[in-house]
Parts: sequence; structure tokens; C-alpha cells
Amino acid sequence: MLNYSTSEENYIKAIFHLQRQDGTVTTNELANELKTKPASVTDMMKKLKVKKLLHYQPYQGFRLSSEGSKVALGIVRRHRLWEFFLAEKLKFSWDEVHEVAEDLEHVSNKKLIDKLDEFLGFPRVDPHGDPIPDANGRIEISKKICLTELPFNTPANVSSVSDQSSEILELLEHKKITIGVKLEVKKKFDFDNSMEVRIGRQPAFTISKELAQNIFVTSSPTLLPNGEGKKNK
Amino acid sequence: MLNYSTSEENYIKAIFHLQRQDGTVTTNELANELKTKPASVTDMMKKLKVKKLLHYQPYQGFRLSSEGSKVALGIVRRHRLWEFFLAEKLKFSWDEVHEVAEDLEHVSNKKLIDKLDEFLGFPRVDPHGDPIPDANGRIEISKKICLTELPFNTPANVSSVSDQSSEILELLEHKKITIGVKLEVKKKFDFDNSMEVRIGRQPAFTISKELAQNIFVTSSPTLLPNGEGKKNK
DNA sequence: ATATTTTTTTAGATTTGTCTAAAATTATTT
DNA sequence: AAATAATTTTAGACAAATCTAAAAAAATAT
Repeated sequence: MLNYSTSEENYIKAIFHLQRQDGTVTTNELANELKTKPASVTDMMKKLKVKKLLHYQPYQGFRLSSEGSKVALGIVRRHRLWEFFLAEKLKFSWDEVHEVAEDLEHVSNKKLIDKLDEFLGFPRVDPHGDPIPDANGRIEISKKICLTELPFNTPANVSSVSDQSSEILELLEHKKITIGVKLEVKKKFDFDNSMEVRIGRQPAFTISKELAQNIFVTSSPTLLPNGEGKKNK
Repeated sequence: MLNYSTSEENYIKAIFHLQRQDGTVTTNELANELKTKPASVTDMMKKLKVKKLLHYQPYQGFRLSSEGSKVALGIVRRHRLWEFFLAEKLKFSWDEVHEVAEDLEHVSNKKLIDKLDEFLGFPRVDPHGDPIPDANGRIEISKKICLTELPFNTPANVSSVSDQSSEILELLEHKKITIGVKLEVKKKFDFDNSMEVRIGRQPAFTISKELAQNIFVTSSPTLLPNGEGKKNK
């Protein structure tokens, strides 16, 4: 696997994340995501196209090639392993790990990352509940849904919280809702959209609409192959 | 503390390692150390001078300012803490850690490094035995040994002379041995315990047992063999 | 102390990644 | 469908870091 510059990696990663929502990514979307200018995006897209990391025709938007996806998964793997390390070993809090991992992710030494993975005990999700690609770029895709969308009596794992404020963290701690906890929705009240949920076999308790809207859960994860197609190297 | 580019940091670190206590570093030395061209070194020196990280007058060589030394100690701290982490936690072998730490050292987040330090149990030396600067940039000075105890081919810095007579000073001056000079022992002769020593890359010369017994050196961690086998610590 | 060699600096070019401003293209509105 | 708006690309400029080749300065040798 070739090495890419920090800048190239940031573009690749941003496309990877934006692609999740719809098929192709536009120049403005990417410029906005990376806090740069559309002209800079076009310049980089031309470079990445030459390197065969993405599909791109002028004015048509772009999406990662299979090689580009592989590269992206490598970056995501590094990012999330470092996030796990920072939270688990260095005791950084949830909301601090992302920023630090933004720098660490660009140290791309395969042996380093694989040994880090081993040291951490091959974690499957980062501190935000996002899955960590394995050494071969395979990632567990579990569709994340908002707790408000979870059907009744269907246990699911808390995977992430969109708001990271200390206020919500205080509340979550009080309710004993943490990443990974399995819960199910027992009842909803139309009046205020509050709901009753239950953790395991404990008594059900109530959470507000505001809280529920910020909690995301996953059902059982599926293992996806890396990239878009089958191009081994 | 301001942030510096990876390139700037590499120059600062190299000067730090090449610089003797009161000596200066030359353009060619630095170009050789960094595997770059002298012209590039001059360019960077002008830049670092503007940033007040070093003292430099054209054709006169350069040495770090106190601010520059502070920056250098921060880089060395990061480098050696990561080396310790890699060896101790990730089970990298002794000779692998340097190269990986070369990349990690440029992630300059103070909280990250201080938490890493704590996680590692505040180690005092890296896997090569070189001391790790603390969070305030303080570094343990290696213990003084008599030149007669110094192993062969192990560069060390002259730190003191026990006899202060004018006779010995005259001899030292003639041999160009001054405080801070880096030298190494090349040979010892059992007949009279005289030894051949070398300063830098200059030709070796002989000193008597009587003289050697009065010279004390530190195998200073801040100074390196700058020749071929640059294990740059 | 001159001449020669070595070292260092300057001058100008190159690469990467960015920018602004203007032109080209696509999308939307009337 | 023509006019207008929004998006995207191009063209040209710039800063950082590097290089080569040539000039300047310092060190060394004759």
C-alpha cells in the first residue's frame, strides 16, 4: 500500500464519510466538510483521480474507487484504534479523543497499528460506538438508528450519542446508559414523545424525547468486505 | 508554546543532537545529518533565526537559543516516551522503536504526551537508556565517568577536569580538549596506559595516563555519534 | 600571501497544497 | 426557453520546503 500525504488522507476520509449518506459527493459538500475552498477540492480531486483513488468526471461529483475505499478504511481503522487507546488507556473523555486521533491517524505504519490493535485486545468499536475495521479492512456495519426509531421489545445496543455536552453526559450517567448497553423500548407516550426503556431485566424507566433523539443504537452487526469490489493486491 | 512544522522540528532536533554544550553546528554537518542539501539548511536556518529559535550569522554556524532548546527538549520528550511505549507496551524490539517514534514525535499535543507519560509510569529513560525530559523539559544528566573508564568508540563529552593547574590547562589547550568537546577512545596501550582518542572526525591523537585520569566525561544523551551509523536519539 | 579547495550562501526552479477571481457549466426560476 | 442563480472548474498567484548551479566567503595548501 502506497503512502499518502496528510492532506490527501483528509480528503479521502472526508469523502468516505460523506459517501455514507448518498452515492456521490459534491465539490461544495467536501469543501464545507474540510473547511477549504471549492477550487482546492477540484485540484485535489484531479490528483486523486490520477492516483486512481476515486471516480470523477468534471461537474459530476466523485466517489471513492475500490482502492480509495481501502485507503479510507485504513485511515478509519487508525483513527478509531487511537480513539480507543486514548479513552481506554490514557483516560481521555469521550469528547476529547476525536481531535487527538485526527493527528495520530496519519502515522501510517502498519506494524504499529496492528500491534496497537493487539495491545488493545482487538476492540470492535471505538468510544463513540463506531466499528473499527480489522487489519484486512473489514468493518462491521450495523445500521445505526435513532432510539426513537427502534421498534418495541427489540433489544439493541447503544452505539453513540450525537450530543457530547456535559449536560447530556451527566444525564446518561444518572440513567446508567453507556455505550454498549443493551436496551429495549417498552412504551411510547404520544403526549410528549417520552418513552419507557429497559436495560436488561431491570425495571423500565422513562426518558424524554430530547434524550431519546440523541441516542443511537445498533441491532446485530454484519461483516462487510472492504472496498466496493474485489481487487486484491 | 507555538507549533512548528515537521520539517522545522526535524531541523531543531538535529541541531540539538549535534550541538555540543557550548559549540556550534555547521551547515554541512546538519545537511549530512538530515540527508538534505546545504542550500536547504541555509534556507531553514534563516527561517528559524527569524523565529528566534537559534543564533545564526552567515558562515558562522548556528546553535539553538534557549527557546529553541526548549522546543528541542519537547520533541525529545515525545520521541523517547513513544519509544518507551512501543517497546514496553507494544513489544517492539529495541532497534525498531526509533523509526516509528520519528513519526509519532511530531504529534504535539501536550495533554496527550503528559497523559502518556503518566500511563507509562513516568519512565526516566527510553529503551536505549537515554533520559526522558519531564513535562517541564528537565532532563537527567548522565553520570560523570573518568575518561579511563570510557569504552572504546563511545563518544562522550568532556564535562570537567579534576586538576586545575596551569600545567594541565596548557596541555589541554594544546590538545584542543575543552569542556564540552565530544571525543571517543580508539585504543589503549597496556604498556604505559596511554590512549588514542579522537575528537569528532579529526585524526586520533595520543594522551597519557596522567592526563586521562584527570578528564571526566558524560556519555551525554543529548549528543550523538554523528557519523555513518546515525542512530539518532 | 596567493592560489586552491572546501564550505556556505544566493538565485532561480520545482512540487504540494492552498487561495482569489474569473470563466464555464449546470440548475432553477420566471 | 431565456434569464438568473448556484456550482464547479480554470487560470494565475503564493507560501513552504526542497533542489541545482553558480557566486561568495572561509579554510587550507603551496
